[in-house]
Amino acid sequence: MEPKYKQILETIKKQIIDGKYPAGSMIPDQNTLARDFKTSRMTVKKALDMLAIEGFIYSKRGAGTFVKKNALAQKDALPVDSYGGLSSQFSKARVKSEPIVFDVTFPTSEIKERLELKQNEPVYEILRLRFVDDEPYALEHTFMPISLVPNLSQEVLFDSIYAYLTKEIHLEIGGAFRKISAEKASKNDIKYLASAETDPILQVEQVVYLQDGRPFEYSISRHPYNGKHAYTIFDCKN
Amino acid sequence: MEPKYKQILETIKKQIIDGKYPAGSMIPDQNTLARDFKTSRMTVKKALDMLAIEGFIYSKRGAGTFVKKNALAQKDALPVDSYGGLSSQFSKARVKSEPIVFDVTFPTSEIKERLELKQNEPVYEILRLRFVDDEPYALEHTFMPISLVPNLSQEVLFDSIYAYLTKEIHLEIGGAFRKISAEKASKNDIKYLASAETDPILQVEQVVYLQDGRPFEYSISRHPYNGKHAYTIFDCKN
DNA sequence: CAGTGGTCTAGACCACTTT
DNA sequence: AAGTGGTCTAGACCACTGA
Repeated sequence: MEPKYKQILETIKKQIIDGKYPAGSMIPDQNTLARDFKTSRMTVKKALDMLAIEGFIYSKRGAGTFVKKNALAQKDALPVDSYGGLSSQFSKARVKSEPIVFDVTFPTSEIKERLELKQNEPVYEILRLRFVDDEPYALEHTFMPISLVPNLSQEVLFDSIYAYLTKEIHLEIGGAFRKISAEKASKNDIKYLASAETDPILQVEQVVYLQDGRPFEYSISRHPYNGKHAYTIFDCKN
Repeated sequence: MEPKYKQILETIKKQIIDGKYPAGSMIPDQNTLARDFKTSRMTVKKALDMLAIEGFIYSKRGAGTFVKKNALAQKDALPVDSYGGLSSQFSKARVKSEPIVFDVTFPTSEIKERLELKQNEPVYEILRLRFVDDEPYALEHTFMPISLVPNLSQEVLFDSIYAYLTKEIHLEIGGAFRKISAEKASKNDIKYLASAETDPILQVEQVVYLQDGRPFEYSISRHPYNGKHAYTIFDCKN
């Protein structure tokens, strides 16, 4: 059973998308909505708060709750859950992975720091070339502590590691810290991404954390310069 | 008077930072906290929810509420309000701006689309070179509808446009959509940012929206390649 | 002034985890 | 079974906006 506030949220979101509440218009006040949905005002409020976070509406005390002018632009915005980076953004059929390196090593001091490892705990080192629609999409260099993922097999690498981690093992992802920069093409970029020597590379460096805050993956993804690659985000001030 | 949930939030946050609740430990259950703070459980819950969004804690139904292992890393994280981009991140003394172009023009079709302009409404076109600690930090190309900011003077350009907009006029910013990419150096980059021809450029393209969803600024910022420039974000899955 | 949203209460029931 | 967090109720008071 879905919680009631989520049902209300989805109902109102659909009404906005369907045009029942046009951009800029006021939606019914919270007391009215509470009556209509046969619920309490607190529950309506929770639904509206979340709709505001999703960028559909905004409320002004004393005035009312209004549909944002750009509300419809939000309806296709993918939730920020895209930690897998790829498999969640693109349908599985379009994504392919080619493992280049799959190894167990001792971490460098930088990686030890990023993954907050004690002593010399070994890590997986994975280098994968990833394709979307058979075009090189990214060269991913990934490090994961072995202690968190004891049985990673080479077969998994052809698929989504994340699907394996969240479904097979039972790891809950809590968040990620990302650093995006422009870099010069390296030898590997030229070799695997078919980049020219003078091409700029979009690099996304990230540390992914579990729900309890333990770092769980450190990776560097390098994207070729072909006019298609950009990192997009939507900040909502709420 | 600050709302009570915010006081509770700040109190618990301080206790985490001060080490009263160490990383990984469980904080008191909601009923206990409600008694201690002489409030209702709903109010405690609201405070805890926001602490979770800020990345300090996480809750597991049936188990308890725990301090994230990396909670202390959050304490310096700047809130995502950095729309000014610069003046909010760096102290004012370190930031300088040099206007290169300040003009009023009719928008190209792309800009018209981004700013959702009707007909041929004129826009400001501003090109500024921005310095941090006297080093070139970014070349910012900005477009704003005149209708929203009727009286922008050249003097403001030397300072923070955002400070002017939020304080003098009374515009409330609602969010921003950003697209980050790696680009090749253009003539302007070479001229103003002292980039070499083969240097990659980190480009941040953004549309900033007002609270009611009207787009209000379209800008393209180009950052030089000097090992210092990166765009960092923290995603929290909440 | 009436109407709106923001906050808060003092309970309640339920789902889930742990022992 | 006991303890936890997630949701929900049916009120209440207050701050703010707009006419």
